[in-house]
Amino acid sequence: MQEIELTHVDCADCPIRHRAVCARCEAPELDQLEEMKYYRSFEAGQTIAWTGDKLDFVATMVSGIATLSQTLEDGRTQMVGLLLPSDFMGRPGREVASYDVTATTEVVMCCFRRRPFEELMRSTPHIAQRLLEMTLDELDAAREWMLLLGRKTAREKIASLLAIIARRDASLTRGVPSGRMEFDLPLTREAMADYLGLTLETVSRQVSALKREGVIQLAGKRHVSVPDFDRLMLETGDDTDGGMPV
Amino acid sequence: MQEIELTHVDCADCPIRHRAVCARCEAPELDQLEEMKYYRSFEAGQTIAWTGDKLDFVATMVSGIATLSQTLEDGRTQMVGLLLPSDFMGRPGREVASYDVTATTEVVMCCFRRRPFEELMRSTPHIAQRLLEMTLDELDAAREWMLLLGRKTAREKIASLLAIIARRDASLTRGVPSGRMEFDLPLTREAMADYLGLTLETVSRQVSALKREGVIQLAGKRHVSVPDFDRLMLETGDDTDGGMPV
DNA sequence: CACCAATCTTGATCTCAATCAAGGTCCTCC
DNA sequence: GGAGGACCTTGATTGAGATCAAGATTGGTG
Repeated sequence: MQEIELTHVDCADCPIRHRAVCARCEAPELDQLEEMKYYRSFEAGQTIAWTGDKLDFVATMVSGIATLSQTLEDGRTQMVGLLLPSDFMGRPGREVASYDVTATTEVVMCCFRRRPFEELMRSTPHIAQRLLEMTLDELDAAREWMLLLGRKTAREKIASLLAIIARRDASLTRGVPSGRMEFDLPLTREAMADYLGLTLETVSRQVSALKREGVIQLAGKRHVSVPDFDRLMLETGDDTDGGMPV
Repeated sequence: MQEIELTHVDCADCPIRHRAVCARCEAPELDQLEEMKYYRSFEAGQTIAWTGDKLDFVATMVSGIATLSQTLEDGRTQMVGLLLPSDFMGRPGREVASYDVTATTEVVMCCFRRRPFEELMRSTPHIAQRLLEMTLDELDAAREWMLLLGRKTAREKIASLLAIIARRDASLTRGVPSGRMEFDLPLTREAMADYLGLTLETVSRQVSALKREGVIQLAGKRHVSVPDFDRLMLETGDDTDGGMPV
């Protein structure tokens, strides 16, 4: 876990901080955030924190993918969070990691030391408000995920995961997801299984089935293309009309 | 959904507002909250809001139990939240309910109209901070629940639910859970099934099994007594040492 | 290029919980 | 007290996904 040199980037160069922490880019406390931040990178497979580790920083994801997971006594593990670029990591007011945090690809994070960040939060209300909004969004995502874990079939779970990744991927670049979409799966079959509460064999079988039936196409093991996003959505079991809450 | 007359109660009489909204009881904005609040009651089985309904208030639970749940197209439903006394309901900044909210017992809520509450939140930072804390706690609970849904066996799910209710029940009255505990199950077998991602038959069978083996005793269908809380915890599959995050 | 390890696929079998079905208990209301 | 309905239990059977077990594909390395 090496630290990267402290760099100053202005707002245009730092969409992360803008999206994740600073709801109003022109706010004066930005300068303080700017001075406080530093970068860290982690390599693929590296553990960023174990449950119970002391964490002296909070951070936003700049690039790469990390996962939060929990484990039972006997080793069964369940992923409980997926950190993609612009997501926030760490809990103000808690010194200790509640989950295992693992980089699944190379990861760069924009970090803020916990103490000064918390003080800043106390003195500048809209940072707390922004964090509240983000936390509420995470809670919504967690609840959607609970519906998936509790009530969806293996096939629906796979389709849902593909749709989530495709949608998230598209939202960072293009607009509304529809028609043909392509993306790289950022997760191994095993990580997908941990996400979905399945075994890796079942994941493999269901992915093969969706491929066989033409719902998706595969180039290599990881590059997915979806000829028709709506067709994929049909497989998720979700309400067709509703879509994401705003 | 009838409104109850607007009552003034002082801080000692209103543990809910104190616990849920006002982290520091002596804060001056309390008076504003006090003036703004009103009570509503719902009868057992009544739907408080359907997904998509406009909700013009936020509220804290005073008494009773309510559930948040989500449903797939074909009717499969999963509970995604359980509201017990002192819990907060409603999302500042969102007009529309994201989940079906149902009273499972008679429920009394202490409500605040959304607009004035949001304005108060904007002007008094520590309300936002308190809400952030509560939301982060909910997120932790949701993630624990995800581990349960994704990776626990039916038996472990039942034991976990009983432990959660017992613990929560105890925390409002006595201190640390241990030894003999007694409580009433506030949920039907069907609601338990929706909580745990099981069918009601499986819930019934597993409850019977735990009873047969002496892990719990039943008086009627709903009154549970746990002769030894640690014995019950053994059945949950959780780490024995860790316990709840602080 | 050949080797090795990691990752993924596929097949055979088993198991836990779902499903289908029948009764039982308790409570309320006439 | 008896009828009706909500809620719960238990049994028999089925089925989706787990488990066990080979192999196949991929990519990196000497």
